[in-house]
Amino acid sequence: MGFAYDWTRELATCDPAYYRWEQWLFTRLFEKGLVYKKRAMVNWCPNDQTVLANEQVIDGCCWRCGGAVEQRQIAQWFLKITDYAEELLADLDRLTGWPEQVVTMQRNWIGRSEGVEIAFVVPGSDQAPEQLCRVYTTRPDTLFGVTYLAVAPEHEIARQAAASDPALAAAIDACRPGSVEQATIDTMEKRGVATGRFAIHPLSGAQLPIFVANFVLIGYGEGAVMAVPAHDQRDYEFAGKYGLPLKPVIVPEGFAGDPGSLIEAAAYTEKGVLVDSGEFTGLTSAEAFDALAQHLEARAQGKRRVNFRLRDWGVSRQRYWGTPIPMIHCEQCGDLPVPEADLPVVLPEAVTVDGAGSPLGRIPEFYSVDCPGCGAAARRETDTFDTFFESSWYFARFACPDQTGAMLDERANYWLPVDQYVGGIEHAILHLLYARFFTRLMRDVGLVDVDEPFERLLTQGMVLKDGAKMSKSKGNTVDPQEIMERYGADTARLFIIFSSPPEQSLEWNDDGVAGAHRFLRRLWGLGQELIAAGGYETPAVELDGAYAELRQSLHQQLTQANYDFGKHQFNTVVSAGMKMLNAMTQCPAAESAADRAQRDWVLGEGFEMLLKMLSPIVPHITDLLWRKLGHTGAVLNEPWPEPDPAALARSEVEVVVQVNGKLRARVALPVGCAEDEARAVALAEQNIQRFIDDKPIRKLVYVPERLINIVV
RNA sequence: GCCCGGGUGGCGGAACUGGUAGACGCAAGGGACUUAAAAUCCCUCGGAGGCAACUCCAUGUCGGUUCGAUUCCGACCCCGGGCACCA
Repeated sequence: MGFAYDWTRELATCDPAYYRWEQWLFTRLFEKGLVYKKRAMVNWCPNDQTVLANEQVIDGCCWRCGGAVEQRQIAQWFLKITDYAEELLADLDRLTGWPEQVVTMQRNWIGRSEGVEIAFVVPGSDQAPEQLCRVYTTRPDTLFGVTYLAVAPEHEIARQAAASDPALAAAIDACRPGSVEQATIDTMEKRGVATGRFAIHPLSGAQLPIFVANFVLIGYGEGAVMAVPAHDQRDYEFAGKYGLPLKPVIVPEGFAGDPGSLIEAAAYTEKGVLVDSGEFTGLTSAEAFDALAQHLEARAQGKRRVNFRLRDWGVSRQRYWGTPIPMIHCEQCGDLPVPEADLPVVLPEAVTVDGAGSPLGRIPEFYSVDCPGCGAAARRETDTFDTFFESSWYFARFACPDQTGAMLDERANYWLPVDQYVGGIEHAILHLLYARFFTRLMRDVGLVDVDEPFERLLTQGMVLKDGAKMSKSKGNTVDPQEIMERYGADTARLFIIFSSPPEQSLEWNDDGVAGAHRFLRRLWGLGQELIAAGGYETPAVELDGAYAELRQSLHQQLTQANYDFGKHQFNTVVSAGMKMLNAMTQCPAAESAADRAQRDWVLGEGFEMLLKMLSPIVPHITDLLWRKLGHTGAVLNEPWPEPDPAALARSEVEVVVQVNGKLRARVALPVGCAEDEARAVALAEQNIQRFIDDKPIRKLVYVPERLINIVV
């Protein structure tokens, strides 16, 4: 295809020489306290005895055996990306070279919110001591509307309730969602079960029942929420289902009716003014936020808190193919990183893969190690890294792929940030966020000085095949090889570029290939003619009308093409090139020697402009024509063509005349024409008179060099 | 469900900051050249009416703002991407 890849920088992320540096970085992060282990949920197929990816769970069932998938909590390693949440969010404003939609998606993903953490006292029972149930809310103004609490099935209160009551335990168990996938949790039927325990409302002292609910996640926030069914739609539906009371406490400003009338069909989720809220009644939502926060803080019942939607990055995968996580577990010393001298931990390749769990856990030579702390027998971690690890820093490694003594060297600092990064829009959040995070981690261990990895970002739209994303994993890819073999690389490039702007998604269809090839044949044809003509010289006299016009249109098209290049709208660059070629091939043959000199010049100059303009798109044919025209260097090394202002100068422009906003005539006006004159010319048009008829002119809008709109 | 995009002729798409809707190309139809085919060139090509000049309708749907809306605002429908273990 004529790509200009620098193969001397080739690297393979499955090579221990590459992934050892991820292991090294991970151990550094462990020492810095940015790595921790906690229990987290995975999809577990009890039949296949294996962990499933979300993609492999279909309607709550295993894609391979079809059996029901369970949720299982296992210990996993996490990176504290939330420590960087504030910075990752704030620096989005500096990414001026990124598409706004990607910045917006990242901002929403990080999801900073300001709220209040509130502690509800849960009195002791026969089976459990008194304790606190903490919740986080962004709507403390609705606090008096709380009628129950909901906790995750794994919450301590749920566990205690389950321990004392087998029937309840089963009911709580049924509250575990069929998949850990967020979309499943959001769209599944909301279910819950009362734990039989109560919490005390911190201000009113009311007894609030505590439910276990399937939509509350233990891994997010406090694993518990306060429910305000009158003002939250999910709580509203849940309360309706389980016959829980609604207590409206917010009404619109100026509202004097019955608050209950606002919540007959749905929750009232707007902000407003507080009612039925004790001493806070009458405050606006904004005032109540501060007043309640202050009140709770003074009584040590709560505190203001900034919360992020972003969760820490779980990097453990219970898979064989991956970078071994460089940790060792010792009964005495706990979890210790593999000493730097022992890196890399190489993935053993002589293994039997039988589908039941990771083979690494069945290779004693792999997992049996001596504790690097006390020397006692210990066990090596058998999980591997999320493969996003590999893609989070490869761009930096390209700067110094031969560096064997360090993860990166000063060359990475020289090259970073990447000037122009190109990737699919499907990576808008995860890959790009992890790469931004990794760049900061590498910065904070002293490897680079930059904060951001990618200066400018171009997100390609997806190529669809039969309506779905074309991807290696789906196997619905097409290869341009066939087009290349039949028409050559330039045709393949031109066709793809011309199909649509790169940011747009595109249903693959190669119907236009012949047209792209036809254009190159015509370009070649004109080239041969000009080569035969043997060069050109700038004529001493001014250009005649037709030649001046042709030159003007060629320079106009170049202006447009340069503008479109700047917008990365390459398809219209090709259009402009086609228009230039069309204009040149329609130029009549010269009648006289004087004409001939003008013709040769306009075409010669225009053709060379066109070659330079198209050289990034169709490098082979343009370079060949360039050299055949007698030039010695490569066309790609030529300075970029700029339009000649003299060629663009116009004396007259076509202006559209509308009557009541509808196009009725076109007139030619001199550039810089005053409104009076434009008006006179417009009114002289027969069709304009016809539409004005005898109606009085109410208004006349004149946009110089564009249009005249006569309102009658 | 939530977040981000998109919807314009038979098709890919164009339309600058609210100012000529359909550029450029594909496909299709008609014609020229040719013994024939290929290649090339010319003409037509959103829908409807009209010998024609021209007129009416039309940018997913409905409504709004404006002299003027594909473009801005509101509601809705449909399609795609992401939703933390596909990467």
